[in-house]
Amino acid sequence: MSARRRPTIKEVAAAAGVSTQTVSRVINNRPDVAPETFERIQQIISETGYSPNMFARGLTQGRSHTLGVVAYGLEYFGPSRVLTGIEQQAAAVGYAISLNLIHEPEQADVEGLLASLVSRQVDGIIWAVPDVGDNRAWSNAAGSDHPVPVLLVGGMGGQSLLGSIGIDNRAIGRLATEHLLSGGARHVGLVTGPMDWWESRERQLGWRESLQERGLPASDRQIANGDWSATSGEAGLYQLVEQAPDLDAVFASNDQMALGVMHAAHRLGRRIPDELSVVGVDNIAEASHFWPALTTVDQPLRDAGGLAVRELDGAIRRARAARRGQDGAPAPRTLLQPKLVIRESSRPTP
Amino acid sequence: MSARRRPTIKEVAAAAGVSTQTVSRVINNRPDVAPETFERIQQIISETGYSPNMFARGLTQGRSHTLGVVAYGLEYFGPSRVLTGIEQQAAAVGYAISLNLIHEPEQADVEGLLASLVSRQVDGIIWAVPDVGDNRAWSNAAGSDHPVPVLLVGGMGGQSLLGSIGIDNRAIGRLATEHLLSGGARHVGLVTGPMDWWESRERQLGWRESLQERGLPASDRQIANGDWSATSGEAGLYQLVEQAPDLDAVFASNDQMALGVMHAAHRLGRRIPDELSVVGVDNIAEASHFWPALTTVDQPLRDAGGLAVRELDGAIRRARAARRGQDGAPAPRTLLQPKLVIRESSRPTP
DNA sequence: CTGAAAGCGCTTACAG
DNA sequence: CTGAAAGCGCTTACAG
Repeated sequence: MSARRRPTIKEVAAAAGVSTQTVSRVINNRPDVAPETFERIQQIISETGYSPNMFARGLTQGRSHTLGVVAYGLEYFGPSRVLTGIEQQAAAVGYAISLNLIHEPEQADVEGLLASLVSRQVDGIIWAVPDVGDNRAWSNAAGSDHPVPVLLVGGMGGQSLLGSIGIDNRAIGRLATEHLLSGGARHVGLVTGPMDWWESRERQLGWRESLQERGLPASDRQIANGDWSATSGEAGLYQLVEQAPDLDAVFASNDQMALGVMHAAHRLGRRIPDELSVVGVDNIAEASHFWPALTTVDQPLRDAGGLAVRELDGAIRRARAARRGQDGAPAPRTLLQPKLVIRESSRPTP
Repeated sequence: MSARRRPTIKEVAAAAGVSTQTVSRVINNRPDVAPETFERIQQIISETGYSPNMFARGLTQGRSHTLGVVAYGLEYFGPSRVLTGIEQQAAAVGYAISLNLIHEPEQADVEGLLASLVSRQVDGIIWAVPDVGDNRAWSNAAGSDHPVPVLLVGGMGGQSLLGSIGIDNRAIGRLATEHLLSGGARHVGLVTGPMDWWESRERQLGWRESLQERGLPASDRQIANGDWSATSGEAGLYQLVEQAPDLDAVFASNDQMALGVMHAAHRLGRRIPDELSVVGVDNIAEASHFWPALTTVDQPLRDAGGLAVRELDGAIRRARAARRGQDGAPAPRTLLQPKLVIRESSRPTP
């Protein structure tokens, strides 16, 4: 583990007895090189282990083939899936990734982060930090004058001019709630995520809409606020059975909280799903092995990440085109649809 | 989301009526600038939103202040924790991260990956891909002549000359097994991870050593091979009760498989922990809410990631020093210690 | 305390 | 099909 000087294009050119220009043509796979020259240079390149210095290349070309990705909470299910999708698609399309993690979604130094990404010459930025509180206020101000294209992922609360990719979280709430109702439930409780999260509010809205459309109550007594953790889900059920004695079903805003709810139900001696149906969100790997196996709503998170890269790639190309006089298209806002996964924690539709 | 040309050092210099050299001094915080000149330039920098082009800077300085990180399986617990640790420490020490994910640990294009990282001028590389099969064969050959320092994380199977940071996986097996024995177990089964993983083999070794030291049997009948998934854990227990009727405890090589084991135990009507004690590995967030709450072994994964960055930073500094005639120290191999977390799935020590 | 010159390793027009 | 020249945006000695 030490350092050895790497060969430069000049040395390769000298060894081949050609100009650096010709070597440049070879490493960029340009057609206009004599086959034998090409061959000879290729030979020397692999002998010397030469690979072009991306700094020099980036300096002349004005681009890095790198995407800046700002994310939060890799240790959580959603963010890690989104990032996987981003990385995979980026590799496929030919971008490297510069990763920046945020540890407090509400108080990140957004300006500084974006500036450092820009100075690192990224071609575009994916902002995959949850929409919490007003941590996206900056994006409303950020307009089309930003030095590089920016795309938001997950959370569509703001009025930003930037493009965004998200998952229809209201549909998540509706899917879960309607499934519970179709299984015969009449008193559907809700354990929310933190209410400063866009996702939590949307899921709650979906829950409320579904109940109201059937003329069923959706009062605050049916709601317990959680924080995404299993512990908060457990506390949530204790609170709900106090507030709403008729409770016969619970929609937990993620699988961890659903696990906590089931844990509490066991302790309370309420049989699942006969006495209490439970639905979660995320479809984490363990969900099918919970006791009982958890009915949940699956989100296309990897797809969202992949789509983000494709959209951003498009925006980057458009921006480069616009520089030559053409105009960029308006920023797209895309909402992906979730999917219900029925298992044993909810009563089946009769 | 569009493109606007960014100001250069030249423009800032012109606006300030100084040479680019002086501006350079200011952005690098060098002391030898007249206070008023400094102030004036600073002023113009913030007005114009100037930030230095890292490509140009990297080209002259020969370093990028970026770490190349190669990882696998972000959607799994271990890798995501390690990466979090890496990112956090890197940010603290002042490195950016270039992330590359591998999707098949056994058949990655290692050469290509390392070359692309090197050509992107990373200052060092952290290889955080699990030690599976012979996917680290390259690292045995890789010597001190590598263009940049490389550090391996997690899995210490090879005889590599490269530095490495890992967790003592044999200790994990011993910790779990000895805890089960101290609770009165005499027939401790094992559900392994995939046997081509170094971690799996080491955990099995720890299990075997602990049993043998007490003169207890550790036969193949007590072993079921899993693949880290809860499903394989469930299948594992069914297999074990067939092969070893006296079974009174199971060490599952991760928490997901432990969950599967408990799931199967419920179906078989075996009470946990009275009739069957279960211990997992990882201490995932859900573990304390499994039914019953899971006893498990906690690994200092984030610490491993953070330590990796510090070690690599040291190696980078040493390499730069060596270039000026000094020598690099030998590559360190560090093993971090795991910790038992006792909950309700195992019988307590009397 | 400040600047003129050279150079980092490439690519981009422009010639031929 | 190939090369000489200029330049990308910085920093590094070297002067003064």
